[in-house]
Amino acid sequence: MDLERVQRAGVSLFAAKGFAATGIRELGSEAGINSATIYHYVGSKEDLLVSIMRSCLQELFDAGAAALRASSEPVVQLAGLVSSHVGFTAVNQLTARVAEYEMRALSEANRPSLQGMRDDYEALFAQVLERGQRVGAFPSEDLTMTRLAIMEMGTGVAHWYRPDGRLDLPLVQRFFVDMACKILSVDPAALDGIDYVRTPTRLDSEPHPTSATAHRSLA
Amino acid sequence: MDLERVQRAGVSLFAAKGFAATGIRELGSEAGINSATIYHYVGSKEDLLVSIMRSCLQELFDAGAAALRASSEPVVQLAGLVSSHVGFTAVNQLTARVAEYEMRALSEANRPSLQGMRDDYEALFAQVLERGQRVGAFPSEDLTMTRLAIMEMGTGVAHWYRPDGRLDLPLVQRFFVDMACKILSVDPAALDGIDYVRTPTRLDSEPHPTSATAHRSLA
Amino acid sequence: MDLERVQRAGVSLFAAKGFAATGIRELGSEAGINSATIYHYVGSKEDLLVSIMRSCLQELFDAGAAALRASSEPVVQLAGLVSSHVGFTAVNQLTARVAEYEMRALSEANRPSLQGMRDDYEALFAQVLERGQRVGAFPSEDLTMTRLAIMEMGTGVAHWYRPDGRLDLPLVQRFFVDMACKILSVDPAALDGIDYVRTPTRLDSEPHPTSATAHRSLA
Amino acid sequence: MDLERVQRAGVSLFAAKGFAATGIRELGSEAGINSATIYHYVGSKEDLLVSIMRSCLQELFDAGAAALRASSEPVVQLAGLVSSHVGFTAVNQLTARVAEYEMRALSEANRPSLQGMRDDYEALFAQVLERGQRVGAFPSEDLTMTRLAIMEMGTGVAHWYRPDGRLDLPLVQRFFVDMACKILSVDPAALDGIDYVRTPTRLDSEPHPTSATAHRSLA
DNA sequence: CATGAATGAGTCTTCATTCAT
DNA sequence: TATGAATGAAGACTCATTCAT
Repeated sequence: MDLERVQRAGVSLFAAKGFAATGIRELGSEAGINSATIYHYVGSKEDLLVSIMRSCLQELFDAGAAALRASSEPVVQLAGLVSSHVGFTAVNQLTARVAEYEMRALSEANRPSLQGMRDDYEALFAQVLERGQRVGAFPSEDLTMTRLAIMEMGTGVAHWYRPDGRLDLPLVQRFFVDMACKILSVDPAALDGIDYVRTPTRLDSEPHPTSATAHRSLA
Repeated sequence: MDLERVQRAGVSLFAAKGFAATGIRELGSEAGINSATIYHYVGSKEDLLVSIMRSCLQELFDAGAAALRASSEPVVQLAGLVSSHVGFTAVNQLTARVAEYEMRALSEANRPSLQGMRDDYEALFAQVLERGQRVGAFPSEDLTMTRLAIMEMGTGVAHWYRPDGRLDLPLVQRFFVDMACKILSVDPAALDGIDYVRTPTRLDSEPHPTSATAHRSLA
Repeated sequence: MDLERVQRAGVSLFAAKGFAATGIRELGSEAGINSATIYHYVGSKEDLLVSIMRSCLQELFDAGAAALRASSEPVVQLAGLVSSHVGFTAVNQLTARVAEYEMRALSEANRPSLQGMRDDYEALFAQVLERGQRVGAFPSEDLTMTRLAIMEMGTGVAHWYRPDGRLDLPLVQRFFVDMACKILSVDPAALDGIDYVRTPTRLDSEPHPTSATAHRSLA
Repeated sequence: MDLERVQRAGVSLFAAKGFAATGIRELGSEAGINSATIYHYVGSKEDLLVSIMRSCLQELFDAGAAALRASSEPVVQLAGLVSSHVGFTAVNQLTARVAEYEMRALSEANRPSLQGMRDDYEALFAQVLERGQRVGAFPSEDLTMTRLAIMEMGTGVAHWYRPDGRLDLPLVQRFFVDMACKILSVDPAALDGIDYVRTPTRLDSEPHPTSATAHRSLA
């Protein structure tokens, strides 16, 4: 479909310049069509953003929920969740960044719905940690701060990961799971022999990495 | 001075809606002056952003550099740096958020200078970690990813810390230093008895927390 | 033919919202066809208006001229003309309204021709009155103002007449002829026994009164 | 004030081309200011129309109500009302035309209020006629049709009256009162010696007759 | 110091129209 | 005959900025 072309153009530009700073004409020329034609595929500039964010948050949630279903062991669940989070963020980094940054660009008509999806996703982390704490799996003192730290460092992957870089994705995923365990004072050995690494889905809205987008250096 | 009123208005609105989505008239009414009067204090909307970001990044760097000078022990230096980073981010959360998010809003004329300041600041972390690794203080495998994770989770404090909340700041700072140590596989006991906690400076540009700004819940 | 479907859609919408405020897509959906298909029946939006107005003004003139031919007596001629005018306006009220209001919407290429048709029609009234005055049939002082008043009040029928209302058409026609006589200080008894009432033709462009169109109340 | 300049430009163009066909740029150049400056005086194009229509309908109603208060005699009241209507319409012909034609251009948010004002005004005519009929002053058979005819022919004055023409205004007013009496089968002699002619107020929104506007010929 | 008025360039969006299918 | 896709021009309106007062 051609809606995807428009979505990819949107993600490219929204990620690079922000939603508000991106003009409809720019979207058109990035997508290779006249700016008026965009309105054949999308009701408005905000609708485009909504469609991008919605599919992103939906897939993020679905992948996270699937990770939770893969085991009943809190540590394994957490590993799957972090692995999924990091993997998704790395593979769909621009889309993920848009979904993270542009919540504020939404009108009151759309924000509650999408913020709700984001909240639901974050709740997955809270649920795993709470249950794990109840059963004594996570000895960490302040689970809230820990949770926020784990999520934030995973989300940060969108800022520096490069698909064509020196780090292959499963390695990064395992590294972040390892860090999460350390933060939680869980012995990473608990995961030995368990294949918790989740292979992320690539969203249709994620631009092909042809276009040179600015990254923070990884030197 | 009254430039500060304008800066605070700028930080308030840029943090809430983004630079591009904030109008000069909004800035005026947030600052309580006519929009034209803004041009008595500031050359342009972008100049306002530059002045906000510059003083923020300057103070961030100075505080970080001071933390490094406070000890020659890598672990203590890192603790001071993380403590400073977290403290600064918590106390100047809106300004810090603006400095983080709005780099992309700068024109080519201003971005290199400010991006350079940001790079210099991040280099402080890299320097400490590299020196620590040379002397065997940090056994972590991938120091680059570790560094990015530590910074990112500290920066994330801007998203949820509430000055009036249940967590007092030194406690948060110590918690993040502790997490950083764990990630680096450093025994936190190495810091026992050492007062590495840095008290952050509050920027003039940071709005007083009267105005209700949206935060992610910390429940 | 299907051109009529398009014309009726045009009259409906032009009468309700005005030519300039009516879009091609609206015309399409009112006519039940794709907007592009309209261009199979009509060269342009203005062409559609022209075709509507032309047939309306043509029929209006023809009916008026026929009324004049029906008698050589000025009073009877006038009665026929007024009767025809009122009848036509009542039966084709939307089309008549469009022809009246939208002359100004025409481009310079089309307006002279249609304005000429309108002028020719109005000239019928002037001719009857002038001849009647010459032969002493109309004692009115200012024949110009009288003529304009008679035409205007007849045209006004388009604003309130309802085909399904309490007033049947011949009654309305006779009432307006009677008022015209009074204005001209002609004794209505002069028409006793004369069947001057003209049965109007319904134009193909006049929409069926299914669609609820706003009228001024007749309470 | 300068809002009046904008209003006059609006009336000029709305009367000539219609509200929907008039662009904001045209309004600006007609008013002699940049199109953006219009928004200093007016919230939107529709707001301009509303302000024009509101003051027009208000003055129309006030003048009509004043005419009713000038006598308790139905025939004299009607004469005053018709005289006021015709006078107002002649002196403010463009504004009156806009108020008549452009009711349909209003959004649902504004139409009810202004349509209500129009209805209130028209009710003045109905009230006079009803009371006159109750006391036996008006022998006409169908008072509703008569009322509509009288109003319509008076409103029509906007289409042809020229302030600089051969007909001076009081003469026109008296002529229309005379016609109204005839339609109602009232002996005009009943008004002998009574000065019922109302001098109309010129609205601020009515353009000065400098600009050549198209009129129907009065030949 | 402060501001109301002003503006040219820009915004998103809709327009009437064309054309390949 | 019919239409979905496409587009350049135009729509109303907002923008950051200037300047006389």
